[in-house]
Amino acid sequence: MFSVLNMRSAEGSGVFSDVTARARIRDAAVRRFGIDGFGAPVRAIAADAGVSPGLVIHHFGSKEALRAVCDEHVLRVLREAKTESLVKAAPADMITQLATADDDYAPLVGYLMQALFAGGELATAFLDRLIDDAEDYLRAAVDAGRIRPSRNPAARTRFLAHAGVGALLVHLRLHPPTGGDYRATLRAYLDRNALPMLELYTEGLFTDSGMLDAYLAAGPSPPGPDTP
Amino acid sequence: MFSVLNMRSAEGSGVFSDVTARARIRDAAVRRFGIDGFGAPVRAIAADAGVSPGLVIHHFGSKEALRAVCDEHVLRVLREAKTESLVKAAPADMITQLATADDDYAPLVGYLMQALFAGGELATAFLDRLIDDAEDYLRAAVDAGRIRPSRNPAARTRFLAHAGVGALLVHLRLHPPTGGDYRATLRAYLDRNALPMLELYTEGLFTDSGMLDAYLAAGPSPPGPDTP
DNA sequence: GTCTATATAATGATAGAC
DNA sequence: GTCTATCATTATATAGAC
Repeated sequence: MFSVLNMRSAEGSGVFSDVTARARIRDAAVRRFGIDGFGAPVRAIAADAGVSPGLVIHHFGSKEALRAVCDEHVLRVLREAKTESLVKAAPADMITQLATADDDYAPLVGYLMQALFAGGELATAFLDRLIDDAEDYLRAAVDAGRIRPSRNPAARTRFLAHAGVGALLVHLRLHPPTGGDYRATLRAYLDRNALPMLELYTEGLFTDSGMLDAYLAAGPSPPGPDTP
Repeated sequence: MFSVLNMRSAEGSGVFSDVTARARIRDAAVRRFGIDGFGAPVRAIAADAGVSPGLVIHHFGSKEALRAVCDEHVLRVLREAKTESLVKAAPADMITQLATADDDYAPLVGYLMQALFAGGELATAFLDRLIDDAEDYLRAAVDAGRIRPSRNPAARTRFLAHAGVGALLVHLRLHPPTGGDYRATLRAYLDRNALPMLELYTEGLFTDSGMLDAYLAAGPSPPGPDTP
């Protein structure tokens, strides 16, 4: 009876062709969570996947377990995805690459943004990975003389990543994408912020080093690792 | 029967001494929303205020209307609060001032953070106000020669505000305050980010202007107002 | 494996007594 | 103004038939 409905989720699968019901439910959950957030009811996910609500629980045990599977899946695909330059100007670059390069990745970007809004394991893991990669990139750029050295490279990398991701999150809250399509929103974000970002990274903000000197002279407690 | 319970919310009222039940419910809602987010049930707010769930609806009509009243109240108090320097190093400074200066403001900070996470009117209004104030501050600082001029001052102000607030939001997601006490969390945020922030603002990041020059030479579309 | 039907719990909101 | 009791809705999760 549902044979036709059962096939409709084959759309947009592309490289992720897994036609088992379990995989279809998981992909539907990633899409729905990415659009409506993690408050989305199981019923909506089941409807999107063309199955009954009961089957969702049958396969995953609970909604929370379903979310955990989605987290794991999105993180795995994100890790496999090749991104050319993580911190060319900001973390938004990586996310923009993912959202625009291939339509298959678009739902993942929505899911990632919701996870960053809501917190949880995926958000932490993604940021950790982003910062690790950025650390390597920045160290190499410093060695090559393209980027200035820092008195605390690890703290700088973390701050740049948090500020870059954070600015994007604020922009997304102010200009939410319609229907989960992040491409226009991400393009607007880059159009709007590329100039001030490049200005800040190239020229800084202050005309003199008074505030920095005063801070260094005061001998503040050195920033520790990520979990102080 | 509840006469004793009814008095317990008088704690921590300070300058906001309004002992009517309506005000007590509103203050309890601000606290509860600030700790648990806007998904907090009406029952929990009623319990905090020492009243019945029915009375909450009786006074405000609906949970949504209660939130609107809270938004309005928090925004009004925030506007009346005197903050010495909004963008000395970042918007976090203002929030830190509010959270540490007076315990009465602490619940408001929690509410503000939740609003920034969840979006809505208060988030927009707060950011608009923050950016307006920062615009004035930056213009004066540029005129005084303390801060470099920008090719697009409005876009720069907005980016700095979004990045500053955004970095704080990311930090809060990674290190959530326990029991709604933001003071330790905010202090940790400043301890950790003061140096990289000052370095970036003082020295920039790039050693040459190649990327900025290339961007300017390409003649990109000029950033428009806040709603493009 | 998959569905239908149902149990159970929580929530926002209402009605009427005091 | 305030409470108690209740309704209606919605949500997750279960039970058992096919």
